[in-house]
Amino acid sequence: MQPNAYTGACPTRVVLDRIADKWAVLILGLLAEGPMRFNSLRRSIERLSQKVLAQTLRRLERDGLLTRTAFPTVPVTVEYALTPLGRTLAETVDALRLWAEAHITEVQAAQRAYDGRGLVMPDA
Amino acid sequence: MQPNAYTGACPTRVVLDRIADKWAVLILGLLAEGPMRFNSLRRSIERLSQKVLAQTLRRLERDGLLTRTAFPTVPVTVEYALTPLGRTLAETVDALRLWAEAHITEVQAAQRAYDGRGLVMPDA
DNA sequence: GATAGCTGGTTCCCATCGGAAACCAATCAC
DNA sequence: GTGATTGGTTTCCGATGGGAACCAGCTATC
Repeated sequence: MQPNAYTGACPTRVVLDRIADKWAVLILGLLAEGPMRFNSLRRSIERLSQKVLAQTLRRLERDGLLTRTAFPTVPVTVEYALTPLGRTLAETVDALRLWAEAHITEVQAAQRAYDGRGLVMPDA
Repeated sequence: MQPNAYTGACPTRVVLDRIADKWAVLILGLLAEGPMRFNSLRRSIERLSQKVLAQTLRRLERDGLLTRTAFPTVPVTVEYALTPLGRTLAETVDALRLWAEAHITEVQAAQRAYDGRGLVMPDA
C-alpha cells in the first residue's frame, strides 16, 4: 500500500496537518539557517506565544524533524536544531513562505476586488 | 517596505495562514489537474465536511487563487478552477503533500522512538 | 403522489484549540 | 531584596473546527 493523503485513514494526513502549519513553517525557516534557542525563536517570530512555541517544537521533535539539546548552564540553555530529515522538509516549506511574500500584492488586490462586489465576506 | 512573514503586522501572515492549511493543500492539489465541482471535491477528499469545504473554497476564491462558476443547469452545477495565480501556488503546496507521502515511514519511526523513551507525549 | 436522491450549500451545537497573562525554580547582577 | 534571565507549564476565555441536521428546487422511482 502506498501513502495517499486523500485517503482519510492514511497516516500522511497527520503529518500533513503538522507541517501545513503557519508556525511550523516559520520555525523551520529559521532553523534552516542554523540552531537556535527557545527565546531566540520566540523573539524572532512576532506574536508567537510561549505555549504554542513549546507545543510546536515538541511535536516537531517527536516527528524527528528537529533535536532538542539542553546544556546545564545557568540559566539552562536549550538549543533546537534541524535533523537531516527536517532539513529536507525545511526547503519545501520555505517555498511556501517565499510564495506568500512574493505574491502578497496580487492576493491583496484580489481580496479588494472580491470585497468590492458587495458579497458577504468570509471573514475579516 | 518588503514583506516579511516574521513580522507580526505583515499581511503575509494572513496569506501564510490560509495556504499553510491541510485542506487547502489537498484542494489545490486536486484542482491542479483540472476544474472540479463541489461534490466531486468532497468525495475525493475523505473526511472533509461540506462546511469546511465551502469555507475553504470561498477563502481561496477571495484570495484570487480559484474561480467559482455556477451553471444554471438542473440541479445547479458549480465548477471550481485554478486561476493563473493559484496555479503557481498549487505547484508549491503540492510539494508539501508529496513530502509527507514520501517521508511518512521515517516520521512514524521517529514517533515510535520518541514515545518509547517514556516521556509524556504531546498528543495522540 | 409520496419518497428518495441529486445539486450546493447554511445553520446549530459542542469540543477542541489558540492566545494572553500569570506563575514557576534557579541563579546572577545591582 | 529587587529585577532580569533561562525555558517552560498552568489557567482561563474567546475563537475556531467538525459532525450532523436542515434547506430549496428539481428528478427519478415505486
